[in-house]
Amino acid sequence: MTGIGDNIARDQIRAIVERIERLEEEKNAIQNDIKEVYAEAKANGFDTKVLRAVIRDRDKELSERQEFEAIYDLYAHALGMILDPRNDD
Amino acid sequence: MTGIGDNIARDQIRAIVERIERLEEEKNAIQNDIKEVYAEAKANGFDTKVLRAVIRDRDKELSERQEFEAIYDLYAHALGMILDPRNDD
Amino acid sequence: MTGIGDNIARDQIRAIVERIERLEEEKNAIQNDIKEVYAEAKANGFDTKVLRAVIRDRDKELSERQEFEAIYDLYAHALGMILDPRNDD
Amino acid sequence: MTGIGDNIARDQIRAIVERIERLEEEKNAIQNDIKEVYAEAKANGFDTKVLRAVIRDRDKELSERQEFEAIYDLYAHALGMILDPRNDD
DNA sequence: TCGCCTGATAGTTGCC
DNA sequence: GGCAACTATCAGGCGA
Repeated sequence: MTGIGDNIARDQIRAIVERIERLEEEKNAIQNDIKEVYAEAKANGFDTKVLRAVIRDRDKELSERQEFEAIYDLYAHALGMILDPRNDD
Repeated sequence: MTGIGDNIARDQIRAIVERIERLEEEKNAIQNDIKEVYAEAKANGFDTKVLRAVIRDRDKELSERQEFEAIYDLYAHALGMILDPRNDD
Repeated sequence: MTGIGDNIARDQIRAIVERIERLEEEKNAIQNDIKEVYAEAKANGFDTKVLRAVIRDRDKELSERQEFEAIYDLYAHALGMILDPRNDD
Repeated sequence: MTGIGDNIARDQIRAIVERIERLEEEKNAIQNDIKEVYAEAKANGFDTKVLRAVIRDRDKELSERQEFEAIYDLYAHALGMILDPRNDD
């Protein structure tokens, strides 16, 4: 009952799992780096709680600005405005 | 009365924040890659929920084993103390 | 132009907040009791770290079993699909 | 080698573990009640995120006010101030 | 696509 | 005072 197709599926699964595990490993390494930066900052007398808040806010600002611009572009297009001469799609 | 020391602190803060933001950017990129792998797997007919469970289990095995050994040592030590002949009052 | 509806909403909010605050108060009291039991145990010479480990293990058994069954069902279903004769390409 | 003392210790451990497990059970029940209140609020159209923020702030206010008063009393005592005529300790 | 719900992450507290 | 466990919050994925 277990045919060749199963092997193919098995190999595919294996490939997928390994790719993800590799990526998660990288992610964990970076996460670890971040922790180290905070630890170093703390060792230098900085308040990590405040640092986190600052970074969170900056990140929020960025996404909010991006969102604003996305909507702005949407409206501008809808109104037939040309945003930029070179961007005449 | 903002002295040179303030500039140093400011530069340090700036450096810390930029390092972390850079790392978070990398992290997000990887997170995005992971999402893409799952999306691709799904497109090939795999059940992503099961895939996630498999990966979680494999990851868990390691930490479970590590935890088991830690607890084992803990209990062994505690029992060694309890079973100590001098403690047989 | 604050109408009657506002009062209703306000009363509802007040009721919700008070119910939660009351419950959190109870929760904190219990949490405090737990701390006291551990403190008392420690005073009687018990290793609270080991006690915590024991309790965690006992608690874990249940959730582990529940999780196991959930994963088991998940896998069984997924395998049923893979081993389906029509899928034996 | 296992003497009467072991039985005593065993009984004590058992008692401690059971007391804690009982308390944790109660705590979980309350935690569950809290979840239900939030769920009910959500079902009635309230934004639970905001509700949580409100409750958090109220709780914070209380502890901050208590902290203020504690420090105030401390200073007042240090300065030989009489806080309240009836409180002439 | 939206709402729910689980899993990931950040923050807090207690221990060493 | 640093570190680790635990809790609460948040975000992403799943199902309707």
